Amino acid sequence: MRTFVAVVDTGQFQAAGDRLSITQQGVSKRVAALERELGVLLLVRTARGVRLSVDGQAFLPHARELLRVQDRAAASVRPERRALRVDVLNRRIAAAGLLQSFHQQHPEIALDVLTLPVLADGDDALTAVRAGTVDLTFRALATTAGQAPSGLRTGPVLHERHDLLVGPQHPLAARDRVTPADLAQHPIWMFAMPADSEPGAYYRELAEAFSLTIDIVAPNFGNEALLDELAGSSRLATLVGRGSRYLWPTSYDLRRIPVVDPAPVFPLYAVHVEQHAHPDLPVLLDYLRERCGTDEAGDGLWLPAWTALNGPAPWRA
Amino acid sequence: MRTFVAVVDTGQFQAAGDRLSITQQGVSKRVAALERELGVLLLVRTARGVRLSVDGQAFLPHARELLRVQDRAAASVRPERRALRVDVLNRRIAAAGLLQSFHQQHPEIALDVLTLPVLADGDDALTAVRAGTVDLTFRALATTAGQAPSGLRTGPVLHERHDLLVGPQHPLAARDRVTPADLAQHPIWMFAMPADSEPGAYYRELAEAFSLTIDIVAPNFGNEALLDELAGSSRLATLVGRGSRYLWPTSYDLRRIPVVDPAPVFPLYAVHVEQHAHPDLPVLLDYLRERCGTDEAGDGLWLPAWTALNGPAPWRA
DNA sequence: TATAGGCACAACTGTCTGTTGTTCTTAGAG
DNA sequence: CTCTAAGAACAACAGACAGTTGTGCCTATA
Repeated sequence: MRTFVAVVDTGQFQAAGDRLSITQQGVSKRVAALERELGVLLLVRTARGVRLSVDGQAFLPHARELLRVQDRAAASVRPERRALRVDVLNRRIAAAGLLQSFHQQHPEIALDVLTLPVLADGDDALTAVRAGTVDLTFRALATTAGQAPSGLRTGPVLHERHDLLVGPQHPLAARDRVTPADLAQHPIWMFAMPADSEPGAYYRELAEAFSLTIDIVAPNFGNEALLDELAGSSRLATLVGRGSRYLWPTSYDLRRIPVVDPAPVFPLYAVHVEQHAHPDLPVLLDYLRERCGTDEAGDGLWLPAWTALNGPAPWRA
Repeated sequence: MRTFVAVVDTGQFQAAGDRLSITQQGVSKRVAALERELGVLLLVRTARGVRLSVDGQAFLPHARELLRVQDRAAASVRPERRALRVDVLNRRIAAAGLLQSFHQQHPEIALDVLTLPVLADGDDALTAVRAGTVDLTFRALATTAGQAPSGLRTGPVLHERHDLLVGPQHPLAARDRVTPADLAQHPIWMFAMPADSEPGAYYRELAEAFSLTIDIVAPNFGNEALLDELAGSSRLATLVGRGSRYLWPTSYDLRRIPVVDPAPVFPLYAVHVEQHAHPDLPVLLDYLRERCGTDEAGDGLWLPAWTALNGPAPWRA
């Protein structure tokens, strides 16, 4: 591909060979191999060089695009000058949506979105942030009770509210809102999560606070299977983040019902290094701070005891 | 790349090898080579298979994108099921803009836009259309006097009007419109074009009809150089299609002045095969017919004598 | 008609890729 | 705690492949 593009750019095999530091015959072989593989003639050989055939002209922009993608791919793992890397835990949650709108507002910033696995020890992503291989991650700061992990900086991003997700036959399906107390009589299905992970600790404490029955879905066949189960069940319900994005067929007729009085919120913090940060990180942090400011104060919210903050607080070390 | 993606998809080297019909050791070597080339660890080897490293997770979407682009590139030259290929003569002219809006309206149709060189014999693109390597091209139908070339089908697309392009010091710079008669006293610069090509015949006849002085710009340093010359000159002017797209620095202060009474129009026809056409071609033809219908009738227009049609006519064989 | 620019073919060589055979590590069972 | 089996890496080797040198052919231009 690169050879073909070089030939097109220079207009002749010899010059392309000089640019690529191979001989003219080598170029000839490479182009011939590409043409044989594709089964078409890409270049029309003339007495004074070479010009594109019809197929070559159609192929050329695709070849250039391929080289661009290849360069971007290589750049994505080069330590210096790689794209900004952000861990969103899970592409369905609100943080992913936040990052998506950030990308729309700043399309010029190259962004790689990761979902690092939640391991039992919980600090896998934090280790990556410390090591400098990830620039920012989102945490609930359970284990550190609102304090920044050592060597890292943190700031509140949002208080994620919850919806109850139920099928049309569920007893609460017609409600326009429910309270945590209402949920005490209905089993809540959730996927298994490590007990000492932040979400694990959060939902365990939520269940204790309101005497909820949380059933672990096993085996875990994925979200699609869970949604399918919910659609046909008159008993099953699950909790989802308000900002999370789930899609289901319209025939499922699932309902999202806000949970209020109090509204359990999942506190999401951005965690990142302070020194030697990625040059684009400050832009993202500014964006998050701005969005964070619009989050209302903590009236009628429920947060677990280990959360140090009961409302948005200033960013701090 | 393909091997790396296969490993990620299957979760283990052996299964990836089976899918690619090579041994587990071969997969191991390929991935190791990729990692060595990139200088990072992409996959974390575990006792029960393999999982993505942080770098691997950032790299994966780029790798998938690369494979997609590669498949598209290969598909662009596969005779069956390739993208719709349209020759627009020149990316600056109105036909290119027309095709761009077609693409915006039908983003689902894969489109390859070509600019086949205008050769002296003039029918190079027509040959490609007959051969089936190009699906549609735009012509003025000079040589055939409005008749469809044998075996091909044709229809009017638009009557392209002209603007006079001049710098701020040109005598006509302040006019809001000019007539062809006005131009008789001012030299018109144009690039050399083959005398028996359709644009060549068109502008020769236009010059004769209104006693214009057409100077050939030589040597041809490209459009940028021409625009630069125009900007500083009090004598030079050129004719450009109304729908053509030229960009210049604001400091040039060039003006586009409509040419009217009569308005010389360049008649553009779509030429394509009738039988065994590309499945997407009818969609493009429908789009062109629709746009064509909005073109006003031929009052105050000038067309060369060899143009059989003096206004839009129905599409015909 | 002579010349020179430019590409393809042929023969050869060194590297590289993929294979077989084997070892090392580790999760899970007994 | 030990055994077993799954799964990846290492080593040695054979075949393929890419790139080099040398040469011939074609054609635009003088």
